[in-house]
Amino acid sequence: MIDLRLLRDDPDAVRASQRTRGESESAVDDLLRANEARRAAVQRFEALRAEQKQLGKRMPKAAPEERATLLARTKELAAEVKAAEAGVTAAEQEQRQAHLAIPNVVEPGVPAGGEDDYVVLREIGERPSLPTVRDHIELGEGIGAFDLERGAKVSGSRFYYLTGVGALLQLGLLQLAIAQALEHGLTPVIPPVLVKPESMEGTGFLGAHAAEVYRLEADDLYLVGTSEVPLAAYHAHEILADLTEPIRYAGWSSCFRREAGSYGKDVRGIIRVHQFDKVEMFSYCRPEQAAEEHLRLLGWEEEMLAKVEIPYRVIDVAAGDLGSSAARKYDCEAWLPSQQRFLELTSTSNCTTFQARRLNVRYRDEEGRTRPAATLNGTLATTRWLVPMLENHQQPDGSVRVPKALQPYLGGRDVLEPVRR
RNA sequence: GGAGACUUCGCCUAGUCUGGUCUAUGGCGCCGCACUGCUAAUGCGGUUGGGGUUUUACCGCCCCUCCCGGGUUCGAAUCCCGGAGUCUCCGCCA
Repeated sequence: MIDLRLLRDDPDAVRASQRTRGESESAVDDLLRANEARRAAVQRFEALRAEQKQLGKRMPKAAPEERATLLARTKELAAEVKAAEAGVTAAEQEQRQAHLAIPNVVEPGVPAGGEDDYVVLREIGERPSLPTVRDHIELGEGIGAFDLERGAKVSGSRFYYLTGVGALLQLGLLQLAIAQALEHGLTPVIPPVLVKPESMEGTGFLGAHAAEVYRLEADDLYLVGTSEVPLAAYHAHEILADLTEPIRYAGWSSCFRREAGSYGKDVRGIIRVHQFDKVEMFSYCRPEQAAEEHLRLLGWEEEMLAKVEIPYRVIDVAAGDLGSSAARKYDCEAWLPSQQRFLELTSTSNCTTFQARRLNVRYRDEEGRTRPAATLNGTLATTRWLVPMLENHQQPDGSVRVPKALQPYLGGRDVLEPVRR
C-alpha cells in the first residue's frame, strides 16, 4: 500500500509513477476520492459519538424527569451512531480497495515500459566457447545429477529427483550461500513453508499472482512460492525497537509454484519447476537506507555468482515488469549456452515501505515516532542455478567441472564424470 | 477429535461475579527532572497504539483501541453469541 500522505501532498508523483508502469492514472483520483469520503464519514461518526458519550455521562446523576428526556435523545443517538459507524466501515473498505489497486511508486531512474524495456547495467564473465554444446538435461542425466522421468512418474510434469552429485551440488550451493550470508552478518532462518491466508495476502502474493499459489483447502493454508513470504510476515504487526542497522535474514526453504499459464515454456529439465529450494535474503531497514541496502543485496548476489563462476549480466527491470510491491528491481541473468540466451537466476526488489505498510511492520525513530519500515529481498541461490552451472562448466566428453568454491561439498572432486545409468 | 482454563496500554498484574465514578490499578523496565562530589539510593513527573481536526512544526481538542467479530443496553474491559490463539488433561497416531 502506498503512503496516503504522499498521495495527498503530491498526487502528481503517484500519477507519474503510474504512467511509468503503464498503469491507470485515474486509479489515483479514485483513491483520493475514497480517502476524502472516508475522512468525512469518520468526522460524522465522531461528532455523534462524542455527543452520545457526553449525555451518557449525565445519565447516572440525572433527576428522574430529566432522565426521561435524556433517554429519548440518547435512544435516538444510539441509532444514529450505529448508522454512522456502518458508514465509516463501508468507506474504509472502499478506500482499502482503491488503495490496493495502486502498485508501489517506482524509484526515480527506473526504465519506463514493459518486460522488454529493461536496461542492461553490465555483463560479467566470459561466455564459454564450446566446440559442442550439450544442454543441462543431457549433461545432468549424463552425470546422474537428476532423474526427470521418475519425477514425472511419481509427481507429474515439472517435478524431478535430484540424485547423487545433483543432490550434493544443490546442498553445496545452498550451504555456500548460507556460509556467505553468515559472513555478512545475516541471520539464517528455516521458516515455515505453509502460511495462513493473511500472511500470503500481506506480502501481496494473492493479487495478480493468486493463480501461481498452491492452496491447501482442507486447512486453509498456502504453500509459499518463496521464503520472502514467511520472512516478511515474521515481524508483522510489530514495532521494531532499533532499526539503526538493517535487520537481515537468510531464509532457506523449499518453494512451490503452480506455474499456471506457463504451458509450453521451459517444459523440459529443471528450469521451471513446481518445487525447488532457495536461499533468500530479506532485509528490514529505514526507508532512507533502502536504496543503498538494495545495492548491497545486489552485490551479495553477484558475490555468489562469482563463486560459482557463471557468466551473467545485471538488468534494471522496467517499471511495467516490477510487480506491485517493488519500487525497483535488479535481476542477474546467467548465460545459457544451449539456448544462446540469458536466464534469470536472481532477483532483488526494493519494496520501500509498501509491503511493510500492508503487514504493519514499523520501527521507532529518534523522536520516538512509529514509522513503516522498508523491506527488501534478494536471491542468494536456487535449484535453477544448477542449469547454467552444468552448461557453462561442461567439457567435450560430457563431464562437468566443479567450481572451486563447491569442491569441498563434493568430496573434493573437481570434475563430475558421466556415469552409466 | 473431546473437556476445561486463560488472553487487560513493553513485561507482570488489579478490575469482570454485582454494567455508568475504568479518563483502566499497582509493580518492573524505560525516559526526563531534582538531590548527594561520581555510581548507587531516594523523590517528582512522563511512558499503548491508531485515526480525525488545525494543510502535523508544535500545543490542544475529539474518536477508536482491554485478543478479533457480532449482539443486548441510553451506556460494555465487565453480560450474551461466534471465532482465533496459548496452556492443561483425555483420546488417537507417531
